[in-house]
Amino acid sequence: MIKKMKKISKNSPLPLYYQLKELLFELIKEGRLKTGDRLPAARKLAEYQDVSRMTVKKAVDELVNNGYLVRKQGSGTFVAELNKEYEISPIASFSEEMKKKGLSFKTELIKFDIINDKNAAEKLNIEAEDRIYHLQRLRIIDDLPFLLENTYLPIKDFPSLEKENLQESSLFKIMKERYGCILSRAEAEIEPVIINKDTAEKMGIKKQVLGLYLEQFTYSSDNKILEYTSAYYRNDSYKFKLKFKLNNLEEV
Amino acid sequence: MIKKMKKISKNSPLPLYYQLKELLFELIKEGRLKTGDRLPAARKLAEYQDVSRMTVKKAVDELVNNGYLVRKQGSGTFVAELNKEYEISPIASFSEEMKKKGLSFKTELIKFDIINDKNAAEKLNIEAEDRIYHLQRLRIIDDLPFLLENTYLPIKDFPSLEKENLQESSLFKIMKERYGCILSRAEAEIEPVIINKDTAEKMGIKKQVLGLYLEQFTYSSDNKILEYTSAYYRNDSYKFKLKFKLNNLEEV
DNA sequence: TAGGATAAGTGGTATATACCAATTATACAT
DNA sequence: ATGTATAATTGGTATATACCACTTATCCTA
Repeated sequence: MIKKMKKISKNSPLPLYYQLKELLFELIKEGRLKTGDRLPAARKLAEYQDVSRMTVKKAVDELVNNGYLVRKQGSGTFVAELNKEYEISPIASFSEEMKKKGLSFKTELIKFDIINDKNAAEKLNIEAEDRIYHLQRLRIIDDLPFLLENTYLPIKDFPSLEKENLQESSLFKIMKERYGCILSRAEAEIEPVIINKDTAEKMGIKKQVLGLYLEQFTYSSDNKILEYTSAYYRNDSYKFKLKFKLNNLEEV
Repeated sequence: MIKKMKKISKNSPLPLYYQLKELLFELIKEGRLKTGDRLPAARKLAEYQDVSRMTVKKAVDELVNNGYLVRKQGSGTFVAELNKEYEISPIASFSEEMKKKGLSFKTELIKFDIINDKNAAEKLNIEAEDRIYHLQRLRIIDDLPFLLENTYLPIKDFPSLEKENLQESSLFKIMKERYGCILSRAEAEIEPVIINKDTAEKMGIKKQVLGLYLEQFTYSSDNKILEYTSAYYRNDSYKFKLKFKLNNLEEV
């Protein structure tokens, strides 16, 4: 069994399979379970945690679905490659990829304002007079900025958000942990653009360059827009990559 | 119960939950189950199909995961909106979106050659001397081409593929049904480009335009490259859209 | 020693059952 | 007619059990 593995709690309001999933995920994230490592057999893990094998299966199922684990019938369940197989969120895949290469990834908060903007309000599907947070952030890999993004959040959904919070933690993390948001899905539109001088300068680019412009909406599980982001990705030093799972039902 | 619903076969080598999933998916695809329709209750469906409720649950689970169905505890399980919530494959989302708007979607096969190309072989991760199918296809919506793509397939994996097959059915469908491929995942890189005159002309564009260039690799479940496609997307009349699910485990 | 049969271990599917949580329908009292 | 309590229905979680399919380890035989 995994050394000093925590036990899940039977008294928790959270489902057992969910607790187990989180527990295993933490072990992977913390590196106590490394790429290629074999998980304890489902039967053993079930015995150790004092739950049924089916409960273990359900926990593992979800991690397999999310690409963190790989099953091999007759052989075992193994930790998948660190660069997750199904990673679509563009920034996530950038940061993963860079971390893999041992490069540093950081975010610089350029602006944090409270605004009142008709266009942004429309995008967020709220009243024109509603106040909105406007964040401008620069994403940097190894001192080289690769995207400049403007994020808009309705104040009413995220009361008393402070600049400091954002410097300590990631926005998504704050949304989830502090405001209890359930981030469910996102939609993005991608366009080729010639990055204007002003934007380019903020990224430290001198001449006009070709780049990608991306608009993204993040939705909660009840289909409300939680966040709207538009971003300019430079293309001269980075590549925009998507990894996705093919659902065996669709045609095309 | 759904009118004249087929019964699944207990003698089939396919798992019961899998048969049921396919059956339900067919009903949705054929429109016999429409957006918003309620599925029979799991207990009823289990009784009708003579399987356990857990088996029904597993079948429905997968369709929920793929965004075709939506569950509401205490209320029922419903058919989700036609435009699937989690659709990443760019072409799939194009065609779905267009069908929704009542526009026609067709594919024109411009080239079907057998070639011997070092670059393509390298991309496909096969020997330089291996022969390769080269397909050039134009995707058209309502008589307006929106992308030109070059697809490369190793001959050894798809013996005796004919031009005629491709005109009748989609490539993915052929790969799956005729060659028994399990399409597992794909990776794509997106770049902004100025579409050259030759390419633009094939799409019926007169002047030079900004567009997107996409390279995509499709992998089988055992991680082999099944297909390599590069495509030019025009951006003057269409928008490149991605829809994806947010996995509640990741940060960013 | 090599090969093949066997056993053990792993994940995969399937069932029957039990109880919980949320929603909806019903019956009843006012 | 309205509101409220209750029952019925639906999906959610969890268990114990059984057997299958595939892989790996072991043992025995030639």
